[in-house]
Amino acid sequence: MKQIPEKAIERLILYRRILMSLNPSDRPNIFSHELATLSGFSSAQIRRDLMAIGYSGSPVKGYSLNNLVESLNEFIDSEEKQHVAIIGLGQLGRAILNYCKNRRKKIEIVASFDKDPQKTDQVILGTHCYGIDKLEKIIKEKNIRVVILAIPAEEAQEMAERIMKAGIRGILNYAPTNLYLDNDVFVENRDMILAVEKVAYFSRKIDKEGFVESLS
Amino acid sequence: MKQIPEKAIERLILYRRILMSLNPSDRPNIFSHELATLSGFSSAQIRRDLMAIGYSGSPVKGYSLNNLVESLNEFIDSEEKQHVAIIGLGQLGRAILNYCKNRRKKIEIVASFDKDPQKTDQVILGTHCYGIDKLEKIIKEKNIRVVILAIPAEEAQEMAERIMKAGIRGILNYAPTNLYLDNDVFVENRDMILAVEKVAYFSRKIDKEGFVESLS
DNA sequence: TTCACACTGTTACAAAAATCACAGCGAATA
DNA sequence: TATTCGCTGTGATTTTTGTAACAGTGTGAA
Ligand SMILES: NC(=O)c1ccc[n+]([C@@H]2O[C@H](COP(=O)([O-])OP(=O)(O)OC[C@H]3O[C@@H](n4cnc5c(N)ncnc54)[C@H](O)[C@@H]3O)[C@@H](O)[C@H]2O)c1
Ligand SMILES: NC(=O)c1ccc[n+]([C@@H]2O[C@H](COP(=O)([O-])OP(=O)(O)OC[C@H]3O[C@@H](n4cnc5c(N)ncnc54)[C@H](O)[C@@H]3O)[C@@H](O)[C@H]2O)c1
Repeated sequence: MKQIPEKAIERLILYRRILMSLNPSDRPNIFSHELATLSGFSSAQIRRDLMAIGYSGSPVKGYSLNNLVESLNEFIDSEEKQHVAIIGLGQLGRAILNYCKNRRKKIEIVASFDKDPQKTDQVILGTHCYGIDKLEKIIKEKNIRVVILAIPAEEAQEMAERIMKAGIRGILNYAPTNLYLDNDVFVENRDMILAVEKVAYFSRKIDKEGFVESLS
Repeated sequence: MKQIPEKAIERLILYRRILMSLNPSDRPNIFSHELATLSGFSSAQIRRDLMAIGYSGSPVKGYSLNNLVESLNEFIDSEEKQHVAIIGLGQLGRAILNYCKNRRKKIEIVASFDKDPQKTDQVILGTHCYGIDKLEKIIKEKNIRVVILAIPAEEAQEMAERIMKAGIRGILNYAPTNLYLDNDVFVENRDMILAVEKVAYFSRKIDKEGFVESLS
């Protein structure tokens, strides 16, 4: 199978979220143009994305909702549950933990870490918070490969190197700094202030020009 | 000037963040390949992006740090401060507010809104929190064009339509739902669980294949 | 003064991504 | 049974995005 581009993966994940929010008993099938309206992408784009994962619909009925979600699950998810940890249970870390827990069948937040002794060695928001000294031990024990980083920027690089050595393969980084790592770790940066700046930029553009072509 | 693609805007904003974190007295100039290392993009990409905004460096010294940041400011920022509001001062909203306030000269969070009377009519984290009934009034009074949405998904669409009518031109949406609006509003969606799924997917890929080509 | 050097700016090229457009299909209709 | 219809799947095409390559440039060494 040909390499599926990163952007297409993002779209597929979005399609799934949209489809899961629909009720299959109301609406057993969906056409590409309907999903297009719901997602903001073109129907051709959607057909092609689904082609990429080898899913086929019926030219008459469209796509079976249950069926398509199942195919997306198969493509996006791992067989086994994937174990995730959050490092840094500050304001942001707690918000993320609270939001993400139990939201997906195949993703489970199995541990959190903090360096503040007031927070460690107790269950916070349903997840045990460990001291940072137990990091390597717990990562190994609980078979964690993905980390959500929500610690201050100054600490992020050091921590990233440390968890990389401990076997982490994916980092969702909320600290406002780039991480410099070997390329056998996938890093996704989510700096909120950059997002605000981007929105501010394009909102101004709209104000001046009166419209925008692309919706993300 | 030719249309600069959305991705290029994101890169330019990132360049600025990186450059601002450097000390111009240590290092008055920077070469494209150095910024490449710091940002993870190629040096050719960087030269081209800077060309797009009409910035020129010296073939001998490279780019003057101060100068380049100034040019980026001019390109990215508006002349006037842009006024931003946060709607929904829950866990996430407070974290965002706390993080974003006073971080950029040209972006100011001038109001927050919540429907919970316990939170309204007081200053929270340095910003006045208004009741949701004052929304239109305050948006107009304070000349707000950009909103950060951090309310539950079920309420997001209705609220989005309401603020659109009130004159908002850009929405940074943290609710896990798509917003359906006229295309004279720029919407940037930031669903964290989708981000986790993406990282989980690529981390698995790395585990299987041993490396990754693209760093975001 | 000449030359080598290491960079930039820019054009030419390549790759990737999105869109178009249409053949093919099964159901519904008559 | 024949015909129409609106959809999917997919090759062809266009558009967008990124990369490579190199001429041009100021500096400092000789
Ligand atoms: N608050 C936001 O909305 C927001 C948004 C984007 C990015 N960020 C970034 O996310 C990070 C956290 O933000 P926050 O608002 O939660 O801050 P916070 O100060 O509330 O929380 C930081 C937490 O990390 C812990 N910590 C610090 N260093 C650590 C280390 N080395 N190992 C383990 N734990 C450590 C602290 O004990 C604290 O609990 C910061 O980098 C911030 O800039 C925050
Ligand atoms: N917590 C997270 O990390 C996280 C991450 C991603 C997305 N989200 C989403 O962001 C939103 C907020 O998350 P949270 O954890 O802060 O939830 P929360 O319940 O702590 O906060 C929600 C806040 O919004 C207010 N609110 C609700 N409806 C409103 C309305 N119509 N107008 C004004 N205010 C209203 C509530 O009073 C509350 O203060 C939710 O949609 C959540 O799914 C949260």
